[in-house]
Amino acid sequence: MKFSNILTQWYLLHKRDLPWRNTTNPYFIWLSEIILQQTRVDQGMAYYFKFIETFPTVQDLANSSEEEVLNLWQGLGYYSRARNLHFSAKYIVDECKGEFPNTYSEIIKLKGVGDYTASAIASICFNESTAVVDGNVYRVLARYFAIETPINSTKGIKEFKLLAQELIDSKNAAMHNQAIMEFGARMCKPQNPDCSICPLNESCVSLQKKKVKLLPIKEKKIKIKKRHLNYVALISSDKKTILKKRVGKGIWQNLYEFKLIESESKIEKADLLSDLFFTDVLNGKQIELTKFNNDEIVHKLSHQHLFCTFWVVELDGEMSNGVHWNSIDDYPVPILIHNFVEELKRSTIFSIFE
DNA sequence: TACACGTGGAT
DNA sequence: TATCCAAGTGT
Repeated sequence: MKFSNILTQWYLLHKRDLPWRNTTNPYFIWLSEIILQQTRVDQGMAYYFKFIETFPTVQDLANSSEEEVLNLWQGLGYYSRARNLHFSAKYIVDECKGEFPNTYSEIIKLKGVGDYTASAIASICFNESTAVVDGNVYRVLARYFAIETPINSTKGIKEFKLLAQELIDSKNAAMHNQAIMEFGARMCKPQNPDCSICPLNESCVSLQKKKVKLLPIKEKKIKIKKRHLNYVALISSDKKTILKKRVGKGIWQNLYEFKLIESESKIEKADLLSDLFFTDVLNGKQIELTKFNNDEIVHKLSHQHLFCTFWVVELDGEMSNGVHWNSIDDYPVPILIHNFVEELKRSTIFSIFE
């Protein structure tokens, strides 16, 4: 039997019943694909339900604000996905008369949609014969054909896309694409795949060569930068604080946070007090400065390890402007900030304001 | 083109 | 202060 037939037959028997598999509405498929980029099904599922409930149509999404979209996205990471999602929703409404583009070449024009996502939407919704190549597909093909070209090299990207396109069942593109991905996720999984029950085990080249464990090959690994962040959170007597929006490049773009002072290494109270912030912003006012966590909180991002200390400043007076501590939920914040807010609200520091 | 971009789970 | 990875994309 052909490669594609074996996969689709396996798929029909073993596929998970996932919510986005019961629709071909391109708006829903698009949402699910963006959410699932570099994200596990278990983690993305709740967000998918939130989004289709809050924004049932692309018009609803387009009519919302970026801040509202980021707020709903909070905790899922890679926030440019949310910004691009909102941008593209407006594009579809404004430039495409609200009609979702229905070919690969039109779909890939959407911000946040690359080769994989355009192929997925075009095939799943419109049965266009464009092969998806995601992490699962790289793994399945690299192992089955024992291909040692690094999957993240320019050569590898071209080679695997070409191979995937040759293998696709053009009359059955939607099912073929979903089958090979599901097969990679469940059968030909990264760690400890059970090749003894694999329907492709008689023809799998890397299994014959005992190289399953070595494939796929990925070129070099990234280096992790270390940073030390000191967040200074105010509490006024009327239980308000100040949030600042992160602008410019870098992590957490357009999300909110407290006053941030970055240092080369871990610093103590005296170092922090001597910082410009206190002469500049607080203008010599008497303040109480409390270190909230004694050990640095290690927050790990894909390219950085953040060593974080939170400081609390209890202000004597009230604050005319500022955000009430119970309204911080209205602002999109990094999960690091969210966790701190939740902990502080449960702490004794906070309770004296009640 | 190499690198930046989050978070959480598995090992 | 491990290490990898998970339905990738933008610059």
